[in-house]
Amino acid sequence: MTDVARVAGVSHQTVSRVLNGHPSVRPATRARVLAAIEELGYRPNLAARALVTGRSRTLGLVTLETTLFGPVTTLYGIERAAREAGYFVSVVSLGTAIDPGSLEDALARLRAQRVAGVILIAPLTSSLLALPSLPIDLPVVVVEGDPDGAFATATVDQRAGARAATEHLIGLGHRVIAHVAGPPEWLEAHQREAGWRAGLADAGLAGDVVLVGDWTARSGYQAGLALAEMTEVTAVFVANDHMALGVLRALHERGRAVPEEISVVGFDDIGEAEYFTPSLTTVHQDFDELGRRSLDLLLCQLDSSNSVVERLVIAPRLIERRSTAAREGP
Amino acid sequence: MTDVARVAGVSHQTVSRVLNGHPSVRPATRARVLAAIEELGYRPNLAARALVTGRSRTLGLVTLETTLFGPVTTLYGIERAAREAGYFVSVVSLGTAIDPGSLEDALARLRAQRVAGVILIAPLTSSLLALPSLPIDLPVVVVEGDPDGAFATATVDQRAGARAATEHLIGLGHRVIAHVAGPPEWLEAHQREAGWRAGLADAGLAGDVVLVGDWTARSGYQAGLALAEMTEVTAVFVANDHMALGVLRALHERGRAVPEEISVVGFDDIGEAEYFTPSLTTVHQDFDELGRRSLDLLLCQLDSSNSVVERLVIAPRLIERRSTAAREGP
DNA sequence: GCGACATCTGTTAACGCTAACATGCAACGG
DNA sequence: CCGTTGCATGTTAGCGTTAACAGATGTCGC
Repeated sequence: MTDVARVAGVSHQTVSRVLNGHPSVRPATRARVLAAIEELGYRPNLAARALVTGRSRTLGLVTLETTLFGPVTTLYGIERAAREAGYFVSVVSLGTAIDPGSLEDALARLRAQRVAGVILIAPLTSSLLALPSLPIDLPVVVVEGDPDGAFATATVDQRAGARAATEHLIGLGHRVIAHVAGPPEWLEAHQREAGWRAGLADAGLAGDVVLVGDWTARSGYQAGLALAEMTEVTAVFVANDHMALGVLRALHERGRAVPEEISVVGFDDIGEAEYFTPSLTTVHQDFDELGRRSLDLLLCQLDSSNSVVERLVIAPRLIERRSTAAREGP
Repeated sequence: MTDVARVAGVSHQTVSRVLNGHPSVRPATRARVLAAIEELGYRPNLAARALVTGRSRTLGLVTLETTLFGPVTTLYGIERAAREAGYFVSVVSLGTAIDPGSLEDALARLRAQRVAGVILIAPLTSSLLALPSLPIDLPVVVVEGDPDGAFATATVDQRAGARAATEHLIGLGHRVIAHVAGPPEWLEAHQREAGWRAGLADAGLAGDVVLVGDWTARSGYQAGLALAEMTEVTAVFVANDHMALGVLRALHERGRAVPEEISVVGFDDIGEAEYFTPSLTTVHQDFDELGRRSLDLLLCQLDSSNSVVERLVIAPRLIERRSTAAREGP
């Protein structure tokens, strides 16, 4: 920086002013400084800047170590938005579960880095236990978690999506609609089941048949084998597309035609859903927008330093494909 | 730090020595300092440390913005290994392509952060154009790219995997083995095709039938429709599992039985592969190990500051399932 | 018992940047 | 024509840490 100042014939402070877009620099001076920066290939030292300002323009992103469609897509959405806003993203992945200890470790790491704020992708019920240990002195946005907590949140309205799926099936004349739920440690699993129940309750139908999976196709397959035996069931709402794939496979193996005998609806709209056999009716979530909006929430907290807890909800939408049809028979 | 020093009744430099494990600190003094640190909840300021040492204990991770199985799994593997080694990971995602401009931007960002080194997940042929613009003053490890370049690399042996898949089909008696390739902009697509060709050439067979997809199930479906018409083809090696799913769907629709009429092999061993209809024979890659090993390579460069370009290759392995069978008929 | 040496601890000066204040100079009004 | 104002720029200090050197204390040999 001193070198740049010397080349431009100004003081280092003027260079700093140019770098930070300070208004009171004469255009001619600014141009000379910029030329010197260019000539010397100067890049400001962010560590020094962070030291003196106390801000790092880095934000922490804590996520589960999962390749599941949702969290990964959200991660990229956040990274892109952060980059466009001039922030760096420091990622810390937790293991396969969120416990207070590992979450605290992750936050300690990020706090040591003096991150401006933290975005937490916390889709597990265990996050409800872990969240109280979150520091209140650091701006935090929780994505896909914390339904009642004290933090700003951004979520997709899982309940509404599940309800839409269920109502779609009811509209097709189905009366016995089973559910293949996600693992109970995932909040989304609960919310989707709740949406399914709400949809059924509105139509005066019973929510008796619930099978529990673990998001994998394998578990869906096992649920599908059980469903194939339940002749009264004419429709299934499956809590994610991967499990729906397993359900389709099992029903196919057992000679139960989809959608003629049983309708199947998934959740997520992964890229492959359109190419399942048959192509899958499912609920689409815009994870990319979720990422962008949750960054906005964090930046809003940083800018205004207001402590208003904002809750941002994004609406999912039903995608109708070939795995659902009107109920046949009486 | 000054506060800690005061509480412990020592100078701030002694605190620094305790923090950095300097040997010449009396155990009693060390204990007092540690107690003071604990009491005050002191956390060292990494920005200040980075400023004075010139090292940030952060490493940059540049990756494509993709939810594809491989890159994401590699990312987590690297993050976990970095965390265990006491490093932070700053992620920069490129768009959907690697061009010299965006790569240079990403590196400029990371260099501004004074990262210790960069790991680049660069599985595109365009990375061959972009890589020469990489800085040589920064330790770099390239994952899944740069077959002939000047950088340390960690890769899965795609050719060997493809060859194993092809030889498996040849061993089952197949003589006309088609290939559904990945998009030409991906290095892995070329390597897998090369492995297929090499396997065929060794057996004196022709590699005539190549269809090109884009990794998606949709493109696999279209390739599958074309394959269904080619009655001479009795086996297909598909360059990834998602496309293989599309192929299976198309063959099923057109009434071509798998594996009775046509055998299908995929690549990647995604979690769902076992639950395709029929379950998919495929080539398993250990992306997690890939991540760990590539971090090791980077740390090795940092420690020894040797400029020996290491190339680390991980062997994939064939997983036999139900989508392949011995050729029927004459 | 006194200098030489090892061991532990303290002092000072950076690292590169920004904030706060100080200065110089032009424009302006009375 | 001079004090006041406002703009552009320079000067100084300090962010929290480590490196380099300086000092204090104890230990040992002769």
